[in-house]
Amino acid sequence: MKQPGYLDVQRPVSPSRLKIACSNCNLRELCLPVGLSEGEMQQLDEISHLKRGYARGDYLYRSGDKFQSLYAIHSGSFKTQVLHEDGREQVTGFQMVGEIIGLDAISTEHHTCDAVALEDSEVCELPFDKLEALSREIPSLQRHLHKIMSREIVRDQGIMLLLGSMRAEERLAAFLLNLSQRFAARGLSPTQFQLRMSRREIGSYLGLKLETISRAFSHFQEDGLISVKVRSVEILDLPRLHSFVGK
Amino acid sequence: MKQPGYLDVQRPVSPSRLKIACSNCNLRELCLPVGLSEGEMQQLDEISHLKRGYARGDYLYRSGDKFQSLYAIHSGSFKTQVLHEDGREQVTGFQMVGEIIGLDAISTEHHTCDAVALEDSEVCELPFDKLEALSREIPSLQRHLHKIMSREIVRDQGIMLLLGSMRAEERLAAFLLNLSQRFAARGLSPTQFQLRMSRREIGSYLGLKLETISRAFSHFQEDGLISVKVRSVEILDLPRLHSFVGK
DNA sequence: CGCCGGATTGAAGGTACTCAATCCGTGTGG
DNA sequence: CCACACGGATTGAGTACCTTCAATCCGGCG
Repeated sequence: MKQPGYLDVQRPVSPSRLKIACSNCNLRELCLPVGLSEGEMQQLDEISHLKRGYARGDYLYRSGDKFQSLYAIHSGSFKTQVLHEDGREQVTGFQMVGEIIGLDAISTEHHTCDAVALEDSEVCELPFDKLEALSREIPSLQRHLHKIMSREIVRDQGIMLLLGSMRAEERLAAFLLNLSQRFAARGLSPTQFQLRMSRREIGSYLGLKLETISRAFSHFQEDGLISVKVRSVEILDLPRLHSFVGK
Repeated sequence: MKQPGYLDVQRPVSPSRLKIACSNCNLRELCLPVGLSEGEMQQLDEISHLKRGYARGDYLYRSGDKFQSLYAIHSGSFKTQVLHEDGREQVTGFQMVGEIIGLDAISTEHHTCDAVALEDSEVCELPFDKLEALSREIPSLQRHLHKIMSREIVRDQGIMLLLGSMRAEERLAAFLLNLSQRFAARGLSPTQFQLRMSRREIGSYLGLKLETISRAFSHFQEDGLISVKVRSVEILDLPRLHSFVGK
């Protein structure tokens, strides 16, 4: 049952991005790795399949689940979080359309974090053993997979830098700029967007409390850097927001 | 799934897993991936070679360098760090014998961090294109390589949890326990060891200032948890140190 | 309408930082 | 051989930033 607004919206996206192809997910442009032939795309499509119907709060997988597949986000968005036995939780990332999640589970063959939908979402499941087999046959796919994993490592390093050496408002500015870039890469506005996550979730991701996030938003607004009303954000002064990070 | 040690920054290295073989580096036992035949080991050895003579402070690679190879540490130890334009630096990891560094560079084909020797060290260079070619032929090597990359992602998630939600002394306790496990995995004492890094480097890694590290060491010593004299550490009460993390 | 969760704002408090003095071990030069 | 300098480490005092606790606001929904 095709819902309006999902599959028919083709979003122009920079073609060089590192995403696994998934044409039955209608994400060919987003996901197309450089240099894959039609036939090879076909093979990739054959091993993957779409899973629909995730609603806000639904788990795509949980920490401890047996690892079977990677997932390419086809629509919507997710957060990943690790839980500590004492109840503390740390959001480790927010993933949006075209991004791959589940890479953490390869090492132990069990997932090490939870993946939770932030809104109505669909994913494209990529069984990992089939993906490995295919990447042995297609070197460009192999390299592509390695790049995706490496890119995740680089991303994590960036978050470590943020958590380890930035003050609260710098962290939030860096976060907003990161969202801005990722929206822009999907052909959406880099300056006007809806946050899909709560203040608490942003705080967890940035190593801060929700009140601190709220205050920082208010302060940015007073300074004329952004306009924010609950979850809708407009960046008014992108250059100044940039210069604010690492000031 | 979640045993004590679950949230440690780096997981213990069980000797039979997750290391690329490197017999000309004398690391066969540590590095041997499960299920590689003698002949396959031979092939791996043929593509790799030893590089000697790194002294404390020497760079194995720098941020921006063209990516050619991964490196398995054969002797000694390294730190990896990312630098921010304003001069801030963040240590992203300390690597010891048998661990693989350079994975960050695959995504952009340029290194995104510096790798600096902490003491006299030797590495085994693994040209990445040859490693990829070999892993297409040897599925168990392919899986092994994927696990190494995934493990790095999991490690980074652990550091994010640490940086995002632990207080200073918890961070240091987690750090010491992590070192302890990794020394134990190498047949060294889990309770008595020499730190190879300065207070400042530990602080950078843990998102704290060097004075805070020093105070936390002193406090642990007053509490009878450890005995510390500059860089030589003895853990006196491992269980209590464990329970201290996530208290 | 009233409830609920999320968000905002205020005030007080605590943790880690900053600045600074001192100590200590190592290496160097008189 | 000792004096001295140097960098790393330790310790103290005052401060800044973020957290904690609390009250209030706001929008959605039964």
